Amino acid sequence: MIGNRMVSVKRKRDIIFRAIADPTRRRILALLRTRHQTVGEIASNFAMSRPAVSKHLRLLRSAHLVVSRRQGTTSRCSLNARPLRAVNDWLRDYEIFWTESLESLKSYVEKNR
Amino acid sequence: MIGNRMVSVKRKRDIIFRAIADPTRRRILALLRTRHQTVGEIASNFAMSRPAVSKHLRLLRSAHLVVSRRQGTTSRCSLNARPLRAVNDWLRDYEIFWTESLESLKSYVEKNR
DNA sequence: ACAATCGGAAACCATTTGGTTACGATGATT
DNA sequence: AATCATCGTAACCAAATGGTTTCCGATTGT
Repeated sequence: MIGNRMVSVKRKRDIIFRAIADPTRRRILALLRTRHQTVGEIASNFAMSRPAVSKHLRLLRSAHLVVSRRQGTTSRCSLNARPLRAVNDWLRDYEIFWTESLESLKSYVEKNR
Repeated sequence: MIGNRMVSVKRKRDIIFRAIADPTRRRILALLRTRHQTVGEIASNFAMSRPAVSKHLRLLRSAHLVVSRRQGTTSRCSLNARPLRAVNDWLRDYEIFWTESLESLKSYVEKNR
């Protein structure tokens, strides 16, 4: 039912927030912004071992932030940023709390110039 | 120097992303969006113990997402959403990846109607 | 002065996280 | 066919996380 869907949406959002919480995973996303890369290429950018990067990739894939297609022995990883819209939507509820301070500052400047 | 500042900015961002990663902490932020509340009031919304909520609040305070002023025996907690601008700024680098798909869909519709 | 309330800190515990090394499956190369 | 490269998974480990109960300090009210 709808209830189940709602829970699932919330769970998905939790997974996305967890996925982007780690700085290594955010670096991976940034890397894939320029071009798709294989797992080995991604791992070469980090001091940690390849399986460690592989684990991070698994988490990113579970959040659907990274999609990968096997191509021969390699695996082409590419960015899928659409799930980040959930984060964007979440932020919208808080945007007013920083824009309003800008607005009040602006009106202050307007009045006192 | 500038290098140190950069590191500190990155660390701050890490702390913010960690802070909002937990669903309980996001619920706390949502609660404080309506009005400032005491620690006890916040805790009453959760099934967990008050010290558990207190720990979450400590993390949120360390990210400067919650500020609290002691008032008598109680502690007034209020939302400070400004640090979330860092998340917003981070998202801007990915926005194109979901808007471009909307744009391409729009141009497709334009061409084929 | 004393009791009660509020909230933070400490000590403790189970689970999760983030890393390692070792191994195995699969596809390419020779 | 045999070997090599790539990548995922398993087993393991230390540290962090998220929760508990207990206790303590500060403030308020009687």
